[in-house]
Amino acid sequence: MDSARALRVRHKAETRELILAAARETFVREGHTEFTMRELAQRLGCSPGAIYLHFAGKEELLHRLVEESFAKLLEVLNHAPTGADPKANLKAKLRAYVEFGLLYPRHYYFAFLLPPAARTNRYASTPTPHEAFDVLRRSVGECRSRGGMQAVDEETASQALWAAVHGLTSLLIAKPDFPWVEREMLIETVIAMAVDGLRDEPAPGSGRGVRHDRG
Amino acid sequence: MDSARALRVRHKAETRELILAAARETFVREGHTEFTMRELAQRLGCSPGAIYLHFAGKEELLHRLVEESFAKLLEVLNHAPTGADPKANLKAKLRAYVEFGLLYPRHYYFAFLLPPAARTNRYASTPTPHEAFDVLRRSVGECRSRGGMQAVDEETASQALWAAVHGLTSLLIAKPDFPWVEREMLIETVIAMAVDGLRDEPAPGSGRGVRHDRG
Amino acid sequence: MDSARALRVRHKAETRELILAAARETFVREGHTEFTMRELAQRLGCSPGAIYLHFAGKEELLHRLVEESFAKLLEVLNHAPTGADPKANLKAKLRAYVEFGLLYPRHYYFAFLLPPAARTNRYASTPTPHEAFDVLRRSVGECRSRGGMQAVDEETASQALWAAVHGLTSLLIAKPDFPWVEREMLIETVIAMAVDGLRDEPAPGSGRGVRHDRG
Amino acid sequence: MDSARALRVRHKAETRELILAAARETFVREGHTEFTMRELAQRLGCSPGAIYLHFAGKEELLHRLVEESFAKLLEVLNHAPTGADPKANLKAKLRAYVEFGLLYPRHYYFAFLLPPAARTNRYASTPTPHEAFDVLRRSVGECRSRGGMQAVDEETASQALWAAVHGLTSLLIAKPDFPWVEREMLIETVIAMAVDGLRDEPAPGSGRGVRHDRG
DNA sequence: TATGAATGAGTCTTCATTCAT
DNA sequence: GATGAATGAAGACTCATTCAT
Repeated sequence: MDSARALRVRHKAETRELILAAARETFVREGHTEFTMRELAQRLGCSPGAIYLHFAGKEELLHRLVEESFAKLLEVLNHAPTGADPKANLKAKLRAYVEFGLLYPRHYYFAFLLPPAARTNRYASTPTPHEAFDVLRRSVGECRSRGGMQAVDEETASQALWAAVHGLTSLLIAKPDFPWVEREMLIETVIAMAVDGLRDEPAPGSGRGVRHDRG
Repeated sequence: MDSARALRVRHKAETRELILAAARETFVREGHTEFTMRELAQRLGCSPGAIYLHFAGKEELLHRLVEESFAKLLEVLNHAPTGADPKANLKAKLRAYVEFGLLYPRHYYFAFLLPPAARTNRYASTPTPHEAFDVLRRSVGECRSRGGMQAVDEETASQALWAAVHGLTSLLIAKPDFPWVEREMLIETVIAMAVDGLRDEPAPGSGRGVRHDRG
Repeated sequence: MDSARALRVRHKAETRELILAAARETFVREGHTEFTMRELAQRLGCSPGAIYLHFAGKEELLHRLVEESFAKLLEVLNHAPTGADPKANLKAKLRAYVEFGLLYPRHYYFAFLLPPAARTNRYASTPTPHEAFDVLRRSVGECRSRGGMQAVDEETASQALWAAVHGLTSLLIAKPDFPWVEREMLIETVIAMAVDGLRDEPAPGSGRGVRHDRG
Repeated sequence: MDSARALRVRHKAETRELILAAARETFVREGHTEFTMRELAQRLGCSPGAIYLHFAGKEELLHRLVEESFAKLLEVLNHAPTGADPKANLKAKLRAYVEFGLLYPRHYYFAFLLPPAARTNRYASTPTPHEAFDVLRRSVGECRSRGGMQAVDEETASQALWAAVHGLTSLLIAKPDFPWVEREMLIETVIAMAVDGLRDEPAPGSGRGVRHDRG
């Protein structure tokens, strides 16, 4: 009885995974607007109703998908190559971030570009990018404690860096037709720009903190 | 007759503006999946058919929204304060860019966050950010010719700067609940980071252009 | 005052004619399903509402159109070439009937192919093909009184002839893609068949009136 | 399992038939302009969406209706009583044709009165009356080879006969209120007229093939 | 007499979801 | 657990008609 139940449970979990995998595929292929339960069922070779035995509805399904996206981003950031140089490590993480977005543009879109209201909020543990951001901040922290980059406080620096890589990633996703320069070079430039721009010595006459007079 | 007609024309133009404003609001609040003509009509207090007297359909409506956004951004960039120092001018433009996004988040959303598929492509003159970007590039060009910043070519530098300010703007819009540091400081930091990060002398040991080894 | 009123009336009548002409054109081009008041107004270069000053609505407009069709058919039948030979006269009328249908297929369709319920019946003097049929019957009457063709009574013969020409006309209209034989010859054959088939002497062994046994 | 599935299949087929029957009724009663899926659903006592479980859309529904009509006509023609006399056989087929139309006016309407534009053309195997016509032509062929009726070639004669019976059938259907003579006699007369009108010897002075002079 | 903006009811169709089997 | 027919509400859009001007 106990083992039977365990089996069931395992079976159920596997089915969930199967559905999620198909959903991810459909979602990534069709985008969030075109994602329909019917089509998902068809791809799975089951009836529409069957999905409801495993997920409360479309909303939960999508929620899990976003959750997964964040988890994957976190994983990618954590597995970025690490060495002795904290600045190099930070750059590796920033690059991993961009590459994640380019590899999974739909997930990225759903996670970072959708306005808050458009996403579901019926599910308690709304996934957030906090954990991924924390990885970034820790990396910034190491740079500051061991490698300069002390001109700006850790939190501000981290948010600025996030802005830079997010901007690059989202523009490349949202404006695929823009005449971008060679992609690798652009990524490299943005990351270098961001990290170097935060180093200790301000550029001569950079006027950091001195705001231009505006009307 | 002439004045009556002018009135009519004005009236019609005003109605168009009214509809566009409501559409922008509805759209940004609900996201483009949920944006419906019915709801828009309800918000406007008119019948669904009435909208079709002013716009060919949902598609044109959305198209005009994007168009307007780009036009407004261009205007804002062109009116950023200008002085003798090219670098200060560039920073002023970057700041104007961010402030535009924060002041008109709905316009900004339309212009830069909408995935390409969601925007129409039946309308000949698809609006693009090219003109706005050109303003930025010209400003970068002046910095390069008169004020250093020659390490990176003009086009690449401009795109990198765009990425930085866009990232900041879009994150502030899309993630209003994130615990951001003080907004003014963050903006200042990102702009300084971006412009300083592109100055001529690389940071000592910055390894610019040397890619970290990745698996 | 009197002349002014006459002018008005004349003006009004002319406008009616203008509208009817445009309606006929639109109707014939687009067919009854696609005929819209908006399009008609556009073709007339006036507002939709203007039409309602002259006709009660779409229904009346269409009604007048059908009326006109019947009138035209009647006219065509009455103007068919007439000579001394009553049988030749009859044939000329039958031919005129077919040619009318082929020249104005949409009118013919509306008049003879639409199921009764689909046509309006809100207008008292619903137009009918009676008058046109009467012309046919009179021609048959002359054949009978002066030229044989007495085997079948006048009414029955007339209805049978009508069936023949209507069948030909409507098939040519409704099945334009059918591999018809040369049109002129077919028309000639059908008319000859019909008129000859009604002459006095039955074909040898034709068994007229002897019904084949059916289950 | 097998039987259950067979039942299901049968159930589904039955539902399709139910829908088709209601559709035919609605369509013929309302005319194809007014035929709406909503009304059909209401008549069936189901939701509009339910119809789409059985038919791809309005277009397919209409297509199947026409298809059915042709199939039924073909069946009726093939089952007309056959004897030794080819002319009698031909007449039996002509009579079967008319009777089919009168028995199933809705089917007939679909098959022969619908203008081509109203019928779909998205469905590959557009149904045609060719097969039914072939049955007629074969019967004519037998008359010619074995029983006179050689004055007109087979194809032309067949088309002329078709015109006669179609004209009769469609008039009786489309103009039920016309003061027709006794129906049986009319049918008999038309068929006799048609077949006799095609016999070998032209009526004296019939002038077959000599066209009346027209302006 | 004419306009043209607006309406309201209607069109086909799709979809997430339910429920008897 | 799973099916698949069915629902009900909603989607974009159209059109005859009206009415203030």
